[in-house]
Formats: sequence, structure tokens, C-alpha cells
Amino acid sequence: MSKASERAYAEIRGLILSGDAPPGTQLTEAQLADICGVSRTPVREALRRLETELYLIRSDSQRIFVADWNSDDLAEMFTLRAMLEAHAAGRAATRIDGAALDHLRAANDRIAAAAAADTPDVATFLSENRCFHDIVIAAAGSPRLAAMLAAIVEQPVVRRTAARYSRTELARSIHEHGELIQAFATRDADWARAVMTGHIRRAFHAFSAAEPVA
Amino acid sequence: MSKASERAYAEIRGLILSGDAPPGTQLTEAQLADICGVSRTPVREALRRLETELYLIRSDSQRIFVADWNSDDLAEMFTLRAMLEAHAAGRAATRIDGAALDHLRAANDRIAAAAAADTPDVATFLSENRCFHDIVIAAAGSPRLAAMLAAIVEQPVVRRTAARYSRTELARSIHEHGELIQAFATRDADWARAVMTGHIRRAFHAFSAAEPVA
DNA sequence: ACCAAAGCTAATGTATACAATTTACATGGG
DNA sequence: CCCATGTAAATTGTATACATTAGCTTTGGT
Repeated sequence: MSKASERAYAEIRGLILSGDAPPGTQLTEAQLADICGVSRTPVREALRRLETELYLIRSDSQRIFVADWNSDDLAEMFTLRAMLEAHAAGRAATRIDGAALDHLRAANDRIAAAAAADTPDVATFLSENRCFHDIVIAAAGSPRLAAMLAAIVEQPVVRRTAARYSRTELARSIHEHGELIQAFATRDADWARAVMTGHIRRAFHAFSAAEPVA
Repeated sequence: MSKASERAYAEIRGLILSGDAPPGTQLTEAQLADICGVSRTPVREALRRLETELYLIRSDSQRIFVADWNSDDLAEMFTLRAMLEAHAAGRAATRIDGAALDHLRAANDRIAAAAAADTPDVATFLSENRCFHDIVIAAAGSPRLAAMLAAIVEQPVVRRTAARYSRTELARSIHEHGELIQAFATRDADWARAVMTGHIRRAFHAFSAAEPVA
């Protein structure tokens, strides 16, 4: 996406996630254009995108409000993500090539390094974790699936989850990644699916424990 | 969506599905605005939407081309649809209320009536079939799931499938709907998921048989 | 003849003015 | 006092002009 559109998107998303625009707030295009320092046109594109990602909802008469995610919504997000990402892992198992496998191993090494420090480097952990999952999704070779997952994997949710991971949970996450790599190396789609499902669902429960009602 | 946007969306989608704009064709905003009789602004919104639905792809430098769906893409679409719609059926089983159940029964009766005629009324069959599935998706109570399915259920694909259904296949489809209603009535989520999975996957094979390479 | 660079062309991105629609409020009638 | 209707304000939808960027062609040099 282009500069102004991208900026508007990031800015508005920030307003929502930071809580500056709490659920139920009405957002108007003119107001947002003012805040973002761009015209309404790129704001409109950003709003459309945020709407498809369900950050925003439209009233019957096209007015835009910040969506309210309750705990059921979050549970459903994790369930869908587990389903889709497990499917991606299954496809990846029979399609991934050697280079991508090496990249996975390298990413997981970097994740391990970030987690091993005395005070775990959460930022690196997160970015490398995302890199790992992105490689799997790319290896699945389905643009449709990738598009769906992009709309559902909310990085702020992942962040909150990882921030609450204990040292043993971090280690377990890394171990699961390793197991996934093994499943890929042996082209075992069933195994890959099972590992990925457990990986995501464990993240869900870590998240729920950290944030009882969200 | 508003008038001009909606018109542009329908028009462009029609160009793609009719084959007037074959895969690989570059579409420019000005040209489409001219064809649709609206300005570039609503065309842009339509293009964004068609892009998220993967009818269109963007080159590295933001130029827009008609996407090429090969048989693998279609198989993947059916697989994802089966997965998501089965999930929807499972959720619906424990959430659907009496009124919605009655609507399902009524819709299936209308489907049966359309199929029973000497020359089956395909148009009615399709619209009522869609109605049936939409009720199920609504009963699942997950806007996210609904949004994903909306982007994946390509009515033209469904149309081609239904058009090739034999009389016995039509009857079987209606019977499966009936079984789904039973699963809902008994609140059996596993049953509902299984029936829906079979329902979609059978449609896939009917489609594949009708259109070997697409 | 081939390559490179510069400028031209065509496409998308952005801003702004105007149109259409909806909401809210006020005012009048019952 | 309540409800309906009309009008004004606010908000979104559309059109168009302008800015920017990518691609292509042409021209100059080697």
C-alpha cells in the first residue's frame, strides 16, 4: 500500500489498539483525515481494510464504529487460526523445499537465542516468531489461505500472549517449532497439522490465563 | 455498498466471470470507470474488494491484472469452504433457535419444489440453496467466519456445479440438507460438521467431473 | 549495433469540491 | 403533551483535478 494510505491505516489501527478509540466510538472520515494529516481518500481505503479485518463495523447507514471484541470473539479467532494454520502446515509438509526448511531452522535458532538471554528479548522473539509462521504459510502455497490468515493473526494478541509466556513456555514453543520442522522434513502432513494445532491452542490458553476476560 | 460502487463491482466481476476480461488482462481504473459509467473513485473501491476476493492480483508496482484460477486453486477453495462451513455448521448446531430451524425447513422445501418440476428450476434452486447456507452461517454467530466464507463462496462456481447435478444428485443434496436439520434439531455438532463436510466435498467432485480442468 | 540515460507517456495515488443521504432538532398541529 | 413533518447540520458518496511514480521509447554516445 502507498504512503498516505499505509500511514492512515497504521495510525487508525493504533488508535483502536491503544484504547484511545474505545469500542463503540464513532469514527468519522474527516476527523481521521485531520488526525492522520492526509485527505479523506486514503483514510477511506484504510477504513475499508480495517472493516474487512473486523476492527471496525458499519452501522446500517454506513457510519463507522470501533468494534467490540469480547472473549467469545477472541476464542473464535484462536479456533479459526488453529484450523487454518494447521491446514497451512499440512500443505506445507508436502510442498516445502530445502531452502525454506533451512530458513525455518535459522529462524527458530534466532528465536531460541532471543529467549535464552537473562532477560528474554521479547521484541526479537516476536518478530522472528512471525517470520517462522510466515515461512510456513508461504510454503503452503495458497494465496487464499494466506490472505485469510493475514486478516486473523492479530499481532497485538500474539504480543500479549508471548509477554506472559514463562521461561518454560518459551522453551516449549521453541521445541514445538522444532517438531514442526521434523514433520516437514519427513513430509508428514498429519504430524505437522497436529503439532500446529497444539501450538496455537496452547497459545490460546496462555492468552486466556493472562487476560481472564480480556 | 453504495450505488456506483456496487455497480462498478458487479460490472467488473461480470467482465471477469464472463471471460470478456480473460486471466492476465491488465485492467486500468480509467478504462473501467469509462465502461461502468462512474468515476475512478468507486472503481477503486470495487477493485480493492475484488482484490481481497482474489479475482484480481496486483503487480509489484500496483498494476492490476485478472487472476488466473487453475484447478489447484479451485480444489483449495472447496477444501477451505468445506472446512469453514463445517465449522459453521458445528457452531450452529448448539446455537440455532427454533425460528431459524423453521426457516431452514422452509428453504429446503422450496429447494425441493424447484428440483421436483419436470424441468428443474435452477435459478430458484440456487437462490434458495444460498438462503439455506446463509441461515446456517448466520446461526453460527461468528462475523469473522461469515466474512471469510463470503469471500470464498463463488456463486458462479456453485452455479456450474448445480447445473450439472443429475436428478438423483439434486435429491441427494436435498436429503443432506434434511440430515443437517436433524443434526441441528438434536444439537449434535459432530454430526452437523460431518454432514456439511460431505455435502461440500460431494459438490466439489460434481464440479470437477463437470469441468475436468476448468 | 548496443547500451545508457533522459524525457515522455500512462498509470496509480492524493486532495478537494460538490452531491446525496441521514440524523437530529425544532416547530407546529392534533 | 405527544407525534409528525420539515429543515439544518453532519457525514458519507462521487467526481475531477493535480501529484507522483513506474515503464517505455527515443536519442545520444561508444
